[in-house]
Amino acid sequence: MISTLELARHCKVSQGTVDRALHNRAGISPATRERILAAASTFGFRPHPAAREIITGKSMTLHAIVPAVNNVFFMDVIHALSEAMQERNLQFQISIVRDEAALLRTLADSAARRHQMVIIIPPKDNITIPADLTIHMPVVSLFSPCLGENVTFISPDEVDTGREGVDYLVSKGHRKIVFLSFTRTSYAISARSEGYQTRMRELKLQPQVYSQMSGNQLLEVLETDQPTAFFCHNDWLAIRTILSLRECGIRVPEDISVLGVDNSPTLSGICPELTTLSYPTPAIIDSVVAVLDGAVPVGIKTPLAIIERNSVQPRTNGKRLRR
Amino acid sequence: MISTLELARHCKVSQGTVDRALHNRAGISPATRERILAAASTFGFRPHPAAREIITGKSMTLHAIVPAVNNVFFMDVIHALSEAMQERNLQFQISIVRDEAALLRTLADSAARRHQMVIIIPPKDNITIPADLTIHMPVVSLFSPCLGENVTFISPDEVDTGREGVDYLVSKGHRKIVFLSFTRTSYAISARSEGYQTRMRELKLQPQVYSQMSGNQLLEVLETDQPTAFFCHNDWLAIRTILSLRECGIRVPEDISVLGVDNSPTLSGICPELTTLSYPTPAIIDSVVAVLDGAVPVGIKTPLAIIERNSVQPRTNGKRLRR
DNA sequence: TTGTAGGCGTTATCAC
DNA sequence: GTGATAACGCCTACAA
Repeated sequence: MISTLELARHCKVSQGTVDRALHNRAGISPATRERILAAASTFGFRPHPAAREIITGKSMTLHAIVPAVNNVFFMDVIHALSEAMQERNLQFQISIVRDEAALLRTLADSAARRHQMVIIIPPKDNITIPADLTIHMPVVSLFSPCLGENVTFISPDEVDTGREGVDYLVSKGHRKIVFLSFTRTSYAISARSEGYQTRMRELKLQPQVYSQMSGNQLLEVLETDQPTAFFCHNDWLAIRTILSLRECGIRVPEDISVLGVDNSPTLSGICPELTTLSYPTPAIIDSVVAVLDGAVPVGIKTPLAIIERNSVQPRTNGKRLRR
Repeated sequence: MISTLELARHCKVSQGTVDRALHNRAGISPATRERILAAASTFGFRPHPAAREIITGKSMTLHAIVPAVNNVFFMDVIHALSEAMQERNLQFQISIVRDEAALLRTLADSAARRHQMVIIIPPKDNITIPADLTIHMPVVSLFSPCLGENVTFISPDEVDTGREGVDYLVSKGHRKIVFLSFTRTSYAISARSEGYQTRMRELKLQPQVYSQMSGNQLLEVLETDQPTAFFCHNDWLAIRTILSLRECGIRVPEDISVLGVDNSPTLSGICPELTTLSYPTPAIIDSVVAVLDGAVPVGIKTPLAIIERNSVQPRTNGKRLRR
């Protein structure tokens, strides 16, 4: 890889002139410019980004640090973010980091490289980011809250998400609604469940939450609780539930309705009939961009949109409506 | 972010001494070393990686360029690669690039940054990588072949994969086997289908390939071809098929067997009963490491392992065996 | 034990 | 128009 100095020597000009040619700045004759550009292209000259980064004191890359890339839903959001940032001529790069210690190390590397900003999906809730890493670089956390100066948590109000799912199912005539979730603890998991429970109680309905259920356990729940709808923490779990139920001969939506959350494109592709609450990815992106521009990010206030397909069916008094 | 020069001034020593302290090299008194290290940590000193990269002429990062991160299967492999490379103390970073032009631009950036190596999942088959990008940096392509000097395509023999699926299903007593695939064209898609067809013919069986089938179309196939097994191009399609069949009241595996390919952890989590051919991710990683070490990569010769769960059931003469 | 000088590849500013 | 010179942050070699 040839450098500007070598290029200058080869063209028998100074480095300054090479620079003028490469950035087609004023103060150079068309002839020499052409000559230098021709040489540059034959030698396959490419400026070394690291050198520019040292001089300008900033880099044009934006770093997303995630705990895993094989989580479909995280990746849908990251993918959308990448598109948005590339439109703004920023290099968007992703690193995978397993635990808190490695996260802080990677974050320090980003700070040293003067990355424009770091977007993290924390491996667990409420990690504290040391202030010295964020004085020159904003940090945004998605899905899990993070503590620290210049650190912004961007998320819809997940308690609302839980309430909204209940309201939607109730508007379709459901009264016996069971919430299916996961045992691991995180903001989204506990908040959605909490929203479901408080809204159910407000409506004088009996909340019932189960986590990590096997197919047989689901059958038992059908026996004991006689639900007409399963409200699932996310699309992945909803599809898993539909598969299990159908495996046992329970029909969805004829025998029971299933509602997911996220509207993940990948998963909707697998199960096109899934009704789901759509995660507000565009609003998330707008907030991230706001932080990048130094503006105060507006909270995600919009209620999640309901994507009605047909895994949820209307009922009256617990019986299925004819259509 | 403080520099070594500023650190030197603050400690009233020269840059050389700071360097000795930071790299705890010989030729410095313990007292000054301690003093400098203390100052470094209070100021939160971090060396600028770009400066080192300019001096040493190489970077410690390894770049994966992929067309999308919301493809579950690609990401399973990328995730495994990331783990393997981080164990070797390399920074593993991922970029998303939509088309051929952007791929070449990103590749050029990697070359300019002296990345250790680039792993690409090409957006389409047989892209030619210009030789000047790969003289100092090996490029590995996964899933889709790529042309060019110092470019290595690492993949199992996908024709064999197709043959193997047939042999497995035949060993379970299946004779009427329909292959389900996609309409888009790529090496893996056409090769697996080709392997299926040639092996079926060798066994004097009638091959039948369908692509991009809706639920209703699947029912028609059941009527006309009367298959006892669906061999699906990958796990995603297999799960989609199982969902569709069960939606129509067709039982899997009681009425028909379904075989996938990949053994993707994410998808197996959704459908734990899926029988599938396991993609040889460990062997892929070994080959990538071999290229990184400058060795000639060995081809992936091992046949794919069969992960037997129970979406495939044994038959005799097209009838289901009792167990 | 410590300081100085030079260089990596690029950019910016000053002269001529 | 063009060239020289210094600077960015770090590292190595040589001198004191």
